[in-house]
Amino acid sequence: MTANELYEKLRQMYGKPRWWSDDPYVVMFQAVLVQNTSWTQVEKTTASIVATLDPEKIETMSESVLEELIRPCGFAKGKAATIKRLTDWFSGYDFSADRTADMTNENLRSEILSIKGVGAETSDVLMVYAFHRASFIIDAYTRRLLKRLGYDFDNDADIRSFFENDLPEDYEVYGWVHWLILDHSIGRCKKTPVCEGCLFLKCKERW
DNA sequence: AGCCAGGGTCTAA
DNA sequence: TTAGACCATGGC
Repeated sequence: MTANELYEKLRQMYGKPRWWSDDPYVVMFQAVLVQNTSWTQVEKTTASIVATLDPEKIETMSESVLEELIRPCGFAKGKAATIKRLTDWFSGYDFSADRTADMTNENLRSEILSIKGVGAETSDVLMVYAFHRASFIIDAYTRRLLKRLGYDFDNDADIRSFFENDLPEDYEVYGWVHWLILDHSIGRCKKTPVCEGCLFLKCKERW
Protein backbone atom coordinates (compact mmCIF):
# COMPACT_ATOMS: atom_id res chain seq x y z
CA MET A 1 0.00 0.00 0.00
CA THR A 2 1.31 3.43 -0.89
CA ALA A 3 1.07 6.46 1.36
CA ASN A 4 -1.65 7.89 -0.88
CA GLU A 5 -3.67 4.70 -0.66
CA LEU A 6 -3.32 4.69 3.11
CA TYR A 7 -4.51 8.28 3.21
CA GLU A 8 -7.53 7.45 1.02
CA LYS A 9 -8.45 4.52 3.18
CA LEU A 10 -8.28 6.55 6.37
CA ARG A 11 -10.38 9.26 4.75
CA GLN A 12 -13.02 6.71 3.82
CA MET A 13 -13.13 5.51 7.41
CA TYR A 14 -13.04 8.78 9.32
CA GLY A 15 -13.93 11.50 6.83
CA LYS A 16 -12.34 14.90 6.97
CA PRO A 17 -10.18 15.09 10.08
CA ARG A 18 -10.17 18.06 12.41
CA TRP A 19 -7.35 20.56 12.36
CA TRP A 20 -5.24 21.23 15.41
CA SER A 21 -6.00 24.94 15.82
CA ASP A 22 -6.07 28.00 13.58
CA ASP A 23 -4.06 29.89 16.17
CA PRO A 24 -0.34 29.16 15.79
CA TYR A 25 0.39 29.99 19.41
CA VAL A 26 -2.25 27.56 20.63
CA VAL A 27 -0.56 24.88 18.53
CA MET A 28 2.83 25.68 20.08
CA PHE A 29 1.49 25.72 23.61
CA GLN A 30 -0.40 22.46 23.28
CA ALA A 31 2.33 20.74 21.26
CA VAL A 32 4.69 21.10 24.21
CA LEU A 33 2.08 19.93 26.69
CA VAL A 34 1.27 16.80 24.72
CA GLN A 35 4.84 15.47 24.84
CA ASN A 36 4.63 12.01 26.37
CA THR A 37 1.12 12.85 27.53
CA SER A 38 -2.33 11.96 26.22
CA TRP A 39 -4.16 14.43 24.03
CA THR A 40 -7.30 14.24 26.17
CA GLN A 41 -5.26 15.37 29.16
CA VAL A 42 -4.03 18.39 27.19
CA GLU A 43 -7.58 19.25 26.15
CA LYS A 44 -8.82 19.08 29.72
CA THR A 45 -5.96 21.19 31.01
CA THR A 46 -6.28 23.90 28.37
CA ALA A 47 -10.05 23.87 27.77
CA SER A 48 -10.74 26.97 29.81
CA ILE A 49 -7.79 29.01 28.55
CA VAL A 50 -7.34 28.30 24.82
CA ALA A 51 -9.92 30.86 23.76
CA THR A 52 -7.98 33.64 25.45
CA LEU A 53 -4.48 32.22 25.25
CA ASP A 54 -2.16 35.04 24.36
CA PRO A 55 1.62 34.85 23.96
CA GLU A 56 2.08 38.26 25.57
CA LYS A 57 0.22 37.04 28.62
CA ILE A 58 2.45 33.97 28.87
CA GLU A 59 5.48 36.17 28.32
CA THR A 60 4.74 38.21 31.41
CA MET A 61 3.58 35.27 33.51
CA SER A 62 6.13 33.95 35.99
CA GLU A 63 7.46 30.52 35.20
CA SER A 64 6.19 29.10 38.48
CA VAL A 65 2.64 30.27 37.78
CA LEU A 66 2.87 28.74 34.34
CA GLU A 67 4.04 25.49 35.93
CA GLU A 68 0.96 25.36 38.13
CA LEU A 69 -1.25 26.04 35.14
CA ILE A 70 0.09 23.09 33.18
CA ARG A 71 0.82 20.71 36.05
CA PRO A 72 -1.87 18.14 35.13
CA CYS A 73 0.03 17.38 31.91
CA GLY A 74 3.12 16.26 33.81
CA PHE A 75 6.76 17.31 33.45
CA ALA A 76 5.59 20.80 34.39
CA LYS A 77 9.00 22.23 35.20
CA GLY A 78 10.54 21.25 31.89
CA LYS A 79 7.50 22.06 29.80
CA ALA A 80 7.04 25.49 31.38
CA ALA A 81 10.66 26.32 30.55
CA THR A 82 10.21 25.08 26.99
CA ILE A 83 7.03 27.13 26.51
CA LYS A 84 8.91 30.18 27.75
CA ARG A 85 11.76 29.59 25.31
CA LEU A 86 9.35 28.98 22.45
CA THR A 87 7.43 32.15 23.31
CA ASP A 88 10.67 34.14 23.39
CA TRP A 89 11.61 32.79 20.01
CA PHE A 90 8.18 33.58 18.53
CA SER A 91 8.34 37.13 19.90
CA GLY A 92 11.24 37.63 17.50
CA TYR A 93 8.65 37.34 14.74
CA ASP A 94 6.15 39.59 16.53
CA PHE A 95 4.08 36.49 17.31
CA SER A 96 3.08 36.34 13.68
CA ALA A 97 3.50 33.23 11.56
CA ASP A 98 3.36 35.48 8.47
CA ARG A 99 6.69 37.01 9.46
CA THR A 100 8.38 33.69 8.73
CA ALA A 101 6.96 33.52 5.20
CA ASP A 102 10.24 34.28 3.45
CA MET A 103 12.18 31.52 5.22
CA THR A 104 12.85 28.18 3.60
CA ASN A 105 11.32 25.12 5.22
CA GLU A 106 14.81 23.97 6.08
CA ASN A 107 15.78 27.18 7.85
CA LEU A 108 12.53 27.48 9.76
CA ARG A 109 12.64 23.87 10.89
CA SER A 110 16.22 24.08 12.09
CA GLU A 111 15.44 27.22 14.10
CA ILE A 112 12.52 25.52 15.79
CA LEU A 113 14.54 22.37 16.37
CA SER A 114 17.30 24.34 18.06
CA ILE A 115 14.97 25.37 20.89
CA LYS A 116 15.70 23.22 23.92
CA GLY A 117 12.78 20.96 24.74
CA VAL A 118 11.59 20.90 21.15
CA GLY A 119 12.62 17.77 19.28
CA ALA A 120 11.91 16.38 15.83
CA GLU A 121 8.27 15.49 16.29
CA THR A 122 7.27 18.74 17.98
CA SER A 123 9.18 20.71 15.32
CA ASP A 124 7.21 19.05 12.56
CA VAL A 125 3.94 19.60 14.42
CA LEU A 126 4.70 23.30 14.51
CA MET A 127 5.82 23.32 10.88
CA VAL A 128 2.54 21.83 9.71
CA TYR A 129 -0.12 23.19 12.02
CA ALA A 130 1.35 26.54 13.09
CA PHE A 131 3.45 27.55 10.08
CA HIS A 132 1.63 25.74 7.26
CA ARG A 133 4.70 23.97 5.89
CA ALA A 134 4.78 20.50 4.38
CA SER A 135 7.08 18.70 6.83
CA PHE A 136 5.78 15.25 7.67
CA ILE A 137 5.17 14.43 11.35
CA ILE A 138 6.36 11.04 12.56
CA ASP A 139 5.11 9.85 15.93
CA ALA A 140 4.89 6.57 17.81
CA TYR A 141 1.49 5.81 16.30
CA THR A 142 2.77 6.30 12.76
CA ARG A 143 5.71 4.00 13.38
CA ARG A 144 3.48 1.35 14.86
CA LEU A 145 0.86 1.56 12.14
CA LEU A 146 3.49 1.07 9.43
CA LYS A 147 5.01 -1.79 11.35
CA ARG A 148 1.65 -3.49 11.64
CA LEU A 149 1.05 -2.94 7.95
CA GLY A 150 4.14 -5.04 7.36
CA TYR A 151 6.70 -2.36 6.53
CA ASP A 152 10.11 -2.69 8.06
CA PHE A 153 11.52 0.82 8.27
CA ASP A 154 14.41 1.11 10.66
CA ASN A 155 14.64 4.86 10.83
CA ASP A 156 12.47 7.95 10.67
CA ALA A 157 14.17 9.27 7.55
CA ASP A 158 12.86 6.31 5.55
CA ILE A 159 9.37 6.78 6.99
CA ARG A 160 9.52 10.44 6.06
CA SER A 161 10.43 9.51 2.47
CA PHE A 162 7.61 6.98 2.31
CA PHE A 163 5.09 9.77 2.91
CA GLU A 164 6.81 12.80 1.41
CA ASN A 165 7.72 11.07 -1.86
CA ASP A 166 4.14 9.97 -2.45
CA LEU A 167 1.70 12.44 -0.89
CA PRO A 168 1.07 15.79 -2.55
CA GLU A 169 3.42 18.38 -1.07
CA ASP A 170 0.63 20.06 0.85
CA TYR A 171 0.74 20.96 4.52
CA GLU A 172 -2.99 20.34 4.85
CA VAL A 173 -2.68 16.78 3.61
CA TYR A 174 0.25 16.19 5.98
CA GLY A 175 -1.78 17.54 8.89
CA TRP A 176 -4.80 15.47 7.97
CA VAL A 177 -2.82 12.26 7.61
CA HIS A 178 -1.24 12.81 11.01
CA TRP A 179 -4.59 13.43 12.64
CA LEU A 180 -6.23 10.49 10.88
CA ILE A 181 -3.56 8.15 12.21
CA LEU A 182 -4.24 9.53 15.67
CA ASP A 183 -7.99 8.98 15.26
CA HIS A 184 -7.29 5.49 14.04
CA SER A 185 -4.99 4.64 16.92
CA ILE A 186 -6.69 5.95 20.05
CA GLY A 187 -9.38 4.35 22.10
CA ARG A 188 -10.22 1.52 19.77
CA CYS A 189 -9.68 -2.15 20.19
CA LYS A 190 -11.00 -3.78 17.07
CA LYS A 191 -9.65 -4.95 13.80
CA THR A 192 -9.76 -2.36 11.08
CA PRO A 193 -9.68 -2.50 7.30
CA VAL A 194 -6.51 -0.44 7.19
CA CYS A 195 -4.15 -2.67 9.07
CA GLU A 196 -6.27 -5.78 9.63
CA GLY A 197 -5.29 -5.60 13.25
CA CYS A 198 -5.92 -3.73 16.42
CA LEU A 199 -4.04 -0.49 16.88
CA PHE A 200 -5.21 0.15 20.40
CA LEU A 201 -2.19 0.98 22.51
CA LYS A 202 -2.80 -1.53 25.23
CA CYS A 203 -3.92 -4.37 23.03
CA LYS A 204 -1.50 -7.29 23.22
CA GLU A 205 -3.05 -9.10 20.30
CA ARG A 206 -0.72 -10.20 17.53
CA TRP A 207 -1.50 -11.31 14.03
C1' DA B 1 -2.12 -1.72 42.10
C1' DG B 2 0.52 -0.96 38.61
C1' DC B 3 1.37 0.29 34.04
C1' DC B 4 1.89 3.62 30.74
C1' DA B 5 0.94 7.90 27.87
C1' DG B 6 1.77 10.84 20.48
C1' DG B 7 8.74 13.20 23.70
C1' DG B 8 13.25 15.13 24.63
C1' DT B 9 17.73 15.52 26.94
C1' DC B 10 21.71 13.85 28.86
C1' DT B 11 25.03 10.42 29.77
C1' DA B 12 27.77 6.29 29.48
C1' DA B 13 30.08 2.95 26.79
C1' DT C 1 26.07 7.25 17.88
C1' DT C 2 23.22 4.92 20.28
C1' DA C 3 20.66 2.63 23.96
C1' DG C 4 18.82 3.56 28.35
C1' DA C 5 17.74 6.43 32.52
C1' DC C 6 15.14 10.14 33.75
C1' DC C 7 11.48 13.46 34.01
C1' DA C 8 5.87 13.80 36.86
C1' DT C 9 0.92 13.43 36.58
C1' DG C 10 -3.61 11.34 35.72
C1' DG C 11 -6.43 7.63 33.77
C1' DC C 12 -7.82 3.15 33.71
